[in-house]
Amino acid sequence: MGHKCCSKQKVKRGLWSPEEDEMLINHINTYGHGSWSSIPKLAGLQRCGKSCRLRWINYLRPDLKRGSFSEQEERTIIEVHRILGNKWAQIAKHLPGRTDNEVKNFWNSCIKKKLIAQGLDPNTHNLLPSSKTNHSTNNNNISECSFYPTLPKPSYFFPVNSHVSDTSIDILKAHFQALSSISSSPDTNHINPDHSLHGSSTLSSVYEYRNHNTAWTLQEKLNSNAFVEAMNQPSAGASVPTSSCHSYPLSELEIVNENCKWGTGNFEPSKPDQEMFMQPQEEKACEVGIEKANMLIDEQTNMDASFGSSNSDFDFVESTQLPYGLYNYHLSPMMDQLQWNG
DNA sequence: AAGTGTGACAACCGCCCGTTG
DNA sequence: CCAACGGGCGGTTGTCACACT
Repeated sequence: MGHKCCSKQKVKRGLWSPEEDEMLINHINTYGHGSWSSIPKLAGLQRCGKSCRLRWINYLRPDLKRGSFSEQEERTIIEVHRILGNKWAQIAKHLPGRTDNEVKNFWNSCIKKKLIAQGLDPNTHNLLPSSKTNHSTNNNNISECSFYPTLPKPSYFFPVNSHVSDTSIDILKAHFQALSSISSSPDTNHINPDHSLHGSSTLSSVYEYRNHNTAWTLQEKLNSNAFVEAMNQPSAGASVPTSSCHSYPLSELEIVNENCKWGTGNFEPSKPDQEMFMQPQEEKACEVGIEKANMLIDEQTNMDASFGSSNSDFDFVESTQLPYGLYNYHLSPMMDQLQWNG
């Protein structure tokens, strides 16, 4: 289709001069941008409206954060990209003051190379074939990875609080049991309302960190006194820098089976892991879950949960969970409620 | 000092989608 | 219902500064 404004002969292209910037800023500060297509004429610029919009959004907007990306921002980008892919605009929403263009450029010029250097496919975040070979013979390869400090074994979101009370452990136990019962019945209609975690605000501070560094199963943790001890250690989880904590709010229940993700890639967990984490019916359920999740994403997209202005990052939260396949069976009721209560 | 390579960033292009008449 | 339009987005290209030979 194209744009009329862009096909006009008289529009100037290339870098913007300070004078042009000033004219655009003055106009927008005075009148707002209104219709972008009318901006060039009103502001006296020989540019197409699209160019004006881009210049404003990517460079002139007053709320832009300039300068290099922080480590925190870098981690956020990687984490969100792993979930959303090249959805730069969506990723940028998690980085106040950053534009999609900025994030995209940073990814292409920096992060991409880092991931490749670490043997990870920047598109899938899976191990590259060559690295996978190495991985099978030397697990330490991945442990040294700064972005993915541990092997991508199945892991769950679990607390990283420096002190985890027995109560928290009990809550974890209770919810894990609830999830176990739910997962054994891949039919959302069978979910016991008591297990839907609706009122479990207590958990909001508990399930707030995803620790790649400790790839235990929650079951293992709950069955292990060592877990309790470890979590009570001030250094628990500290091998992952605190800066890697999510800055975005995560849902109360972020128990995620990464097998669903890694199962679709090249990585193959060890046999015991497969048995432990992914029973055949669960694997099937996971696949179906992803399928349904995609439908939910479409529905959610239409709902527009005022993403940008809200602290409740449901869009992202759901996206975080969906690819892993558990959302549909385990989280849907809760997320529905959160969505409407939020 | 000149030529070349590289990285970072700005800007453009083309497509998609929602809105409007 | 449909075409035109405008805005948004992701991919790509262009430009510039700097390092290296």
